[in-house]
Amino acid sequence: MTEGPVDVRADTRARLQRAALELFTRDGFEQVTADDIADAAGTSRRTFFRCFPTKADAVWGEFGAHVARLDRLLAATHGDQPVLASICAAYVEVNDYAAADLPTLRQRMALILGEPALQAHSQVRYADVDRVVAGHVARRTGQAPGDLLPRLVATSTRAAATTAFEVWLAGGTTTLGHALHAAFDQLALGFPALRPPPGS
Amino acid sequence: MTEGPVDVRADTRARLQRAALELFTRDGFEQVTADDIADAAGTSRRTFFRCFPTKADAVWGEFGAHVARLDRLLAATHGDQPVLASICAAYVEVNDYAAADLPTLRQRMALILGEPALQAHSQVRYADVDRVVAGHVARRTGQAPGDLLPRLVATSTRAAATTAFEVWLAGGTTTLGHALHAAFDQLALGFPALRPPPGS
DNA sequence: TGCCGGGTGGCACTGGGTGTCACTAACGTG
DNA sequence: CACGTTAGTGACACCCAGTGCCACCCGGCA
Repeated sequence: MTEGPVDVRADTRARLQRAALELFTRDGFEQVTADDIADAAGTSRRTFFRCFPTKADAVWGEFGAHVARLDRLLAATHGDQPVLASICAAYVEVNDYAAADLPTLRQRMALILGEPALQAHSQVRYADVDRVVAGHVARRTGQAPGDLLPRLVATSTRAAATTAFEVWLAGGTTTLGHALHAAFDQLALGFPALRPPPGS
Repeated sequence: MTEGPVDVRADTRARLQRAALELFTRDGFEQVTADDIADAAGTSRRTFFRCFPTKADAVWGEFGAHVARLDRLLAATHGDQPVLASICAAYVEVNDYAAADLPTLRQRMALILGEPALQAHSQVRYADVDRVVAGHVARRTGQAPGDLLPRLVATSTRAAATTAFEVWLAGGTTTLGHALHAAFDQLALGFPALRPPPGS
């Protein structure tokens, strides 16, 4: 059903995704209609909405699989490591793309972080990530996933990750992994770079 | 223009806002159409969209004024206070509502944090907050607003604030101010509650 | 009286998203 | 070979958010 020698559905889905990424980057998210994407992919508007529940979802690739992988990585974490270190390592590993995939990733993230409509939509997708991370923290600390600490760790580590993505995207000088580690270090140490503020 | 003895515009705006909050809470955000709100407020759909650029914006009250106030509070901050403490104090003061306004605030925040569509929209409004906070951190540390640290502090403090709101909303046992302080303390100290994880 | 100008309502239009139906190609099974 | 079955698709109609446009009404003002 999901696999097979020639999965027609997966093929049109991939074509639509490529066309969407291309057109969004070229003309901007709002300027491109679902009809435009369907035409560019050689199919119909109706099929587009059968492959992606939303115009915005065409940008997100296999994000659900990434979240599932993050979940598995966190579950396999050794308990002798600090919680934040485990989360950081899992984030880094999930975002360890092959060099050949980096251009597509840049394109994707530039859209997600740059286009207001996609920025808004991202909140919904990130909520899944937060649930996974909060669950892990809850397991490790014996608290409920709805308590302050698990929630807070989940949202602020995700904040660190997206900030690292922004810096990586804008600067271009650093590796994504480096940016992630830098952000997580600040977070884990309570922002040491903020400590010596005015004192002479 | 914005004020006067009888500002007709402001009155219909207030009526629309009340009607929207009421209907959204009762029937859910997606189920209520702009026509429903306009009818309930005794005006027309067209007028609704002249008062609020988006259906979602009817929930946000005078959010722009709050952001401006946050900006002023941060600008008036004394330099002898740690940066995070200044931000926490400013957040607490901006969210120091009169007891009479708390029910409306609960209603508003329950919608914003609960309805997926409003959750998504919130990202756009919060971006203004982040800009303000990042600017403050940049000023205090001498970095550029686009650098890692100012961005990271802005997004993670906002994460702390929204998490505090969630806990306040769900639990109902604590004050909003208490929840904010608890979240900021965790953040400022690098999550001390996470430190002694499995040891011993 | 006539000339404004702001707030309004009606109307038509674009575009995202959904439900429904008919068509087609692949795949058995008799 | 004829047969139902099923998945993928395209076409059409529909709802609703949001926008541009225009006509209207009403309070001021010369």
